[in-house]
Amino acid sequence: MSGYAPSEAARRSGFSLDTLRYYEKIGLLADVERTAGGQRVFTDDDLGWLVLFRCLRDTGMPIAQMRRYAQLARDGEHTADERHELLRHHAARVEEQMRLLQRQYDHLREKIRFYERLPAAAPGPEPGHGT
Amino acid sequence: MSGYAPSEAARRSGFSLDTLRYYEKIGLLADVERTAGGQRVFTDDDLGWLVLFRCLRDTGMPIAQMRRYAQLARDGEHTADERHELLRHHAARVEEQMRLLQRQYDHLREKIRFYERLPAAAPGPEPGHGT
DNA sequence: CTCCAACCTGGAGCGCGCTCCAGGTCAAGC
DNA sequence: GCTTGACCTGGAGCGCGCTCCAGGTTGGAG
Repeated sequence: MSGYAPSEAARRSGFSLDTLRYYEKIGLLADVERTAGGQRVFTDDDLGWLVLFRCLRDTGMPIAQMRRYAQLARDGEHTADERHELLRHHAARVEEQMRLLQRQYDHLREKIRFYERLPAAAPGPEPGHGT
Repeated sequence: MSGYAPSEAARRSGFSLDTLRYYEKIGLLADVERTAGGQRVFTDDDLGWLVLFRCLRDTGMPIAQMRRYAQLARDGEHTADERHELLRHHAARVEEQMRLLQRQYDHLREKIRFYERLPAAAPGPEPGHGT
């Protein structure tokens, strides 16, 4: 139930081996266990962190901020409020990001509709068309 | 109704002066008009292109692809199908992007809810919690 | 005519987030 | 015991998309 080789951790998390090492090097993942010979052994807890990192990364959080979050968590329970705030703050930015993406997607679809109505008449050179 | 100084074009498009020059240099914006003395004069058409570039950029299209699109448009009407295809293809990627963003946003909200239910009991060190 | 802010060019530099490399070590299977 | 593939380290390099800089020119206001 616990103790994954690097390649297995990479497979499960979707991060590359290099990225896992990189995340440890910069202090996102701290104190990854090692075998007597020095090879990494990832725990379920590490995997849990990686899932979180993927979530934060995919929603555009900069690494510096993930680092801060991870550090706070390591500092103990008394940082829970600050972590909570950090995530709420991030969520707000993600919402804004989603709105922008939706808006620009709508523009894009409009542009595409232009091409779909195109066969009828001769078009101008480009843009315009109200976009 | 037409003929904007660089600073005005920057203001209207939301791109920096440096970015406008950069976009011209790499061939996104081609043949921007100049005054006798060599200073740029942006037309409404240029502005239209900039709006499109912003849309594509904000939805994550790499510059190389925008360049390709712009080049096709310059090549004439017979490239309309290819441009159409390029945009449709991009739109599909944007849809995927939106789905992923939504999914990760949901994870994030779940994590936040964890902090909101927290005051009740003692939490573990971190992750886990089903995330 | 003078001034000065806005503009020009070519090219170097940057911040991010990895990714790759060389040269060596570890450990499971035969 | 030997082989071989997965792993280790420190550090250099990269791809993207700008951003900044030095040193010079332009052009509208006063």
